[in-house]
Amino acid sequence: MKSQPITIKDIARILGISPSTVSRALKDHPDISPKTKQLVQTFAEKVNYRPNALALSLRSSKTNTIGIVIPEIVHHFFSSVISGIEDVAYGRGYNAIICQTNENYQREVIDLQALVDNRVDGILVSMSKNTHEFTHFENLRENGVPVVFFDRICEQISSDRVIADDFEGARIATKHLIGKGCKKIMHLAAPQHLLIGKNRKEGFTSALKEHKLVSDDRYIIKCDTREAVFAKADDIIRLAPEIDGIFAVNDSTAIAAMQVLQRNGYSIPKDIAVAGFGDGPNANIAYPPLTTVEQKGYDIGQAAMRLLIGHIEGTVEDEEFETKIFTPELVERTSSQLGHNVR
Amino acid sequence: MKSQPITIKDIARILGISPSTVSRALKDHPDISPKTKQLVQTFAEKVNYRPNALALSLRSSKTNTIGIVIPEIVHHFFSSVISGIEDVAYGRGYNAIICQTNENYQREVIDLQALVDNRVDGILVSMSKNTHEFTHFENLRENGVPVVFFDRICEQISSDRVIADDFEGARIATKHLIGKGCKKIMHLAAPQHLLIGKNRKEGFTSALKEHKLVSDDRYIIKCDTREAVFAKADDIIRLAPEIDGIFAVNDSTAIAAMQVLQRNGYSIPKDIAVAGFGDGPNANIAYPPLTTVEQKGYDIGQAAMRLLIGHIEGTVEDEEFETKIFTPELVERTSSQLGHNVR
DNA sequence: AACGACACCGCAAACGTTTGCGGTAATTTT
DNA sequence: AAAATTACCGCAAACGTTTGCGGTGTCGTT
Repeated sequence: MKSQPITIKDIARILGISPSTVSRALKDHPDISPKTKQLVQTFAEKVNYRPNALALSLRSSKTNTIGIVIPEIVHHFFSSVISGIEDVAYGRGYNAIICQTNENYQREVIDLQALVDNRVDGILVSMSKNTHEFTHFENLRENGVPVVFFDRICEQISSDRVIADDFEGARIATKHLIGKGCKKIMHLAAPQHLLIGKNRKEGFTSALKEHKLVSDDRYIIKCDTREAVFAKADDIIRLAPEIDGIFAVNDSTAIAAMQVLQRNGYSIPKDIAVAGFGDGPNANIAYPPLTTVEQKGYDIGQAAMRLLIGHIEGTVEDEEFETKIFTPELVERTSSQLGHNVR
Repeated sequence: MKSQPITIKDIARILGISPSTVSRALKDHPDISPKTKQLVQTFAEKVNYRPNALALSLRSSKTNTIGIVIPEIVHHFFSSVISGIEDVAYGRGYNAIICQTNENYQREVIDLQALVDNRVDGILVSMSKNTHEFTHFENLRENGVPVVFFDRICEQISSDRVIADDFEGARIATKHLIGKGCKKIMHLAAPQHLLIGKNRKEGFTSALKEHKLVSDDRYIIKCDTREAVFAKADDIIRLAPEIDGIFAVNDSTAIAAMQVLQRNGYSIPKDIAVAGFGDGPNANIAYPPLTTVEQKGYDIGQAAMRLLIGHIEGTVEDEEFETKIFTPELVERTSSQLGHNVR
């Protein structure tokens, strides 16, 4: 059954008319007589004619396809973003080509080139951690391809951007802990050369200052993975008697910290309240359920795609760039109810 | 800077030669003189010429693009599969267009049509739950598009298939519990009209029979989400004194069960050993870390893509289909060490 | 009877490539 | 010196569409 799909030429040949007439008949062009239209349309229907998107794209230089370049797909945040992009794209008639760089600069360069070669109408990109050269991004502009950066933006390239407000998210979470009565809060921080590490820590300290609480450097511990928590467990336990709250840079770190504390006789949230920063669906699984700020990956994806469409379809000035900031939302659960017992 | 990318025609015009010569010079055709080759190649290099993939595809009817149709992207298993597909695809020079059906039959139909319209070289699909009509799959065969089903396969369509062996996975997990000394094991089961529910339950009972253990229907409880566990908490607690093990149809159910038991004074795994079935990275987060069987999404994706390439590149007979079965692997952690204390 | 108006349709070029074939000039062979 | 070979290059068609323009035929109008 391996037959080539039927073309306008085929229809023209079979019906004994010209391809131009078929083409026009199919789109109700006034130059075509009602009979011919009827003939062509019913026949096309019968043989299930579908226009060749490649030919259309080549002629119109419009592919109705966009490219997504992303460090990792297996990551709750990024897959949420993709999902948001996909849904908007689908609604507007766009397809999405997805490229995963695996945090590899070389692959990022090659992926972008492939997308340009395929004449995508626009590109959404979240930079690899190992990208420190930006000419491949500049080339996009020279090729006239609209780009929107999200999450891992490129500060050296002026373009549309959609980001999560890590500073504000951390600030909100910390203020929440303070509101629950915490006076001495520990922060489990990510490396400060990473933007999220820096911004979330600054959001934390900002909230402390705002409430005139001392920010003790001893309370800031560098650990941002489950394993790191176990490695620094002694440090945490040593300080545990002094503190009444923990704000962790991500959920798995927060959860690990809760477990370390629980194994050492502390009760969460009775003795120590805990809040995390959303990196997935773990928060609900934890015991007790973890209060955390949720980064709205789906919304970010939707917003990025909408901005991109704005540029593609020319409803936005070319050199007029926008930065959309999404403030994470606090999801209050049990882990932060200082003083409360959990059954 | 919105300039169209340079074409072979442009080069020909600028250099005062014909497009054919440029084309041949670029691919070292013997008919072209060394000087002209040199001229063309260095010039093409200078202006950063890149062939238009659309034009190439149209002419060769080969797009080097494959389509992926998937129910949900935000799901650890599926995003792992995509990642596996992506990595193989990248290595073989293919791009991937991803379509998310959101378990919607209509969208599945439309997505498939769009992929065919774009002349993808092949399609990887995992069916929506709400698909009970299969003509859209049959149409693919008529259009000569190779298809490989993975995970949610379509039994009515003969094709390549890549699946996880749910029966065997459940059997392995149950046998593991039995090996740890469990005699009376509870099963938290998914609805039996779903394949995974049916297969995993049967794997469970098969292991019991093999070891001549009674399979008590009272021990099979229908609940497959965290919420369902809490809803049926009373039933579980009532039976808890009798049992010494639990095999849950997925990890979040297993974890919820552990928490319910712990809150009622039971110690895991001292009193009751627990095993789950892998649906994500939750198992490590749990307390105690959960013994579970891991479905190898990444491997499944790789295998599916390799099978598809086999058909696309014609190294496999057209009507010769293969079914690849991936047996999940037990990952032994603390939750199943019956009788042991956790610190 | 001649003219304009209108309805309907096809030619050909274009999008960017590749490639069979033919053509010209230079070189080698007799 | 004529013929045969070789080296090199361009024409044109093709992939499947769309679209400006021109062409034919049938009217109706003076």
